[in-house]
Amino acid sequence: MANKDVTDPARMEKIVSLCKRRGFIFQAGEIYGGLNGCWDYGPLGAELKRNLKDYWWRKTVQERDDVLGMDGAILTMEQVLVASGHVGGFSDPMSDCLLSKARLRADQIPEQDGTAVWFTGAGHPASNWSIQREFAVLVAPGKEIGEAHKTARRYYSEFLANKQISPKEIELVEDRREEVIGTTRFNPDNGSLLTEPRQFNLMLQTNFGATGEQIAYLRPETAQSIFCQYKNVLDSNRVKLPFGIAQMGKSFRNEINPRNFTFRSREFEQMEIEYFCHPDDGLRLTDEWLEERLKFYGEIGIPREKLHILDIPDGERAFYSKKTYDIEYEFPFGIQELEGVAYPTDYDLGVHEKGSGKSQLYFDEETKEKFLPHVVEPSAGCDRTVLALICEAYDEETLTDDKGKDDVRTVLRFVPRMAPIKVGIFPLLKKNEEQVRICKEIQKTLQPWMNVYYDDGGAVGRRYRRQDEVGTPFCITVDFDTLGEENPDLKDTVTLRHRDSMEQERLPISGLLSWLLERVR
RNA sequence: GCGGGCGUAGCUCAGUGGUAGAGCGCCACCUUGCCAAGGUGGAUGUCGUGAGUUCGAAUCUCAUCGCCCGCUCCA
Repeated sequence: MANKDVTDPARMEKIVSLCKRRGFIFQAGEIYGGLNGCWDYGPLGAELKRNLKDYWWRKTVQERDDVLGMDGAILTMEQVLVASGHVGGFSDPMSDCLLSKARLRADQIPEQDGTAVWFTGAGHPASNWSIQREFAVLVAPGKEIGEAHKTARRYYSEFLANKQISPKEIELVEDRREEVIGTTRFNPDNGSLLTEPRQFNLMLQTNFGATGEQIAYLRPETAQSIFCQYKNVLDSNRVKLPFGIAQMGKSFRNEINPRNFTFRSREFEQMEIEYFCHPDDGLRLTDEWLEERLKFYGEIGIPREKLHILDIPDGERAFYSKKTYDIEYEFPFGIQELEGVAYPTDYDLGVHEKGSGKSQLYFDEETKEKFLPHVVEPSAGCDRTVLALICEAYDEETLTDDKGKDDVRTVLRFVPRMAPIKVGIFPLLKKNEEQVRICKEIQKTLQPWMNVYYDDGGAVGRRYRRQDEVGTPFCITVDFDTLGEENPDLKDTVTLRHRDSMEQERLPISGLLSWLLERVR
């Protein structure tokens, strides 16, 4: 997949700024310096995210007969995650080579014998620069000790690289020799000392019980509670295969390296479906779900041509998955995954059947067949999709006024159904009591149906631009015509201004609600 | 986790050892008959945090936290 990854860091910076300035997304714990990999949604961000989640739930659960919702616990039993393979699945001890920075599996390093030569530091003979860090090199039996000095010079020279000193000029302060047998603390490739092994476990753990002796994990994905409750859902809801269980909610991963704004966070929200089916239908349904999901992205304003579908080839998929599509979006920081549509067959039900000792078989009344259902898993990242919505919506437009002066208009072009605020309501003149009164009336009428925003600050043009910047698709202005001052025919009509075209039209107040509802749902 | 860059007002940034600033934004009032007009007044910072050096630190040193870029990782 030749990723013609085009990145635009300047654009991304502007988006991050706008998110903070207008209250979409803040860094968690910012006043204390910030918590790495965690983000808070401000008022507008919360509305946007809610719109996305509500639409996903509506389309996935409420408007389908074959998908049911659930909402599982975040705290997860250890046994569940042992069975699923998450415990132990990624907790390998890793060591880094101090010289080459290579990362090695500590438990796969072959045993070595030889002489370990320890150095306590290095300096430059003609200056007072010195480095006190400890370093060591393993010299195999029968080899020259001088090799160790060469390697150590290379190691210390890196610290002095910015001082323009060549490795030869470095004087090792002190060395100490130690005979070792069966050590695994050195890189077999170059003899360099390795860092102490560190566990890399991607799950967050917590303790509870009176003395905190009991272990639980914050779930690393929402899927496991669906698998564990699949039988209960089946037994309590009179459903037949194929059917799905959908869940939205928080998941947690101890990401080594959170990056790219909210894209890779330690705490994030998922929107997952497990679609249970007969083994014969799995591959076909995987393709059908892919299409279904692509349609969804179109409906929330992410155009098909900005999405890339990766058909993950054999050997690169998780071992239990028979088919995996990644749906990727062109973020300003590169083409990155929004959603995976996978076909993990009966892997999860199988491991939980084994782990719990409880049968997970399905009995088909019609065919009299008993089998372990397969599952198709469309798993979307909610926060990633919110970020994609913002990135996709962000636009800067150069306008030229009557005097020929250029002006940049910043607009978030959300599709109306995703927009945090659906309509702004302004009196043309805030000192006109009648206009203000009518505005408040309109606000009251619309508020039970959608998020509206009343504004009377500054000139009306400024209010339009303020709403452009947060993506409000429509603005209503109550003016002198509304009062019927010039032309009685225009009494009780308002100006409706469109965000994208900046065009205006006149609508009767009585028709506003239905006109808007048609466009914002 | 490694390497590099950066952290000063809500935002963008200037300020390199001697009284913390600008533009934009924000708030109030005036003005304003439809696209960031104008006027007047105003608020906002332990200069990311903590130590150290110094008579004196936004500025120098160290540590730490966070952000960005490149690696690495992403079961």
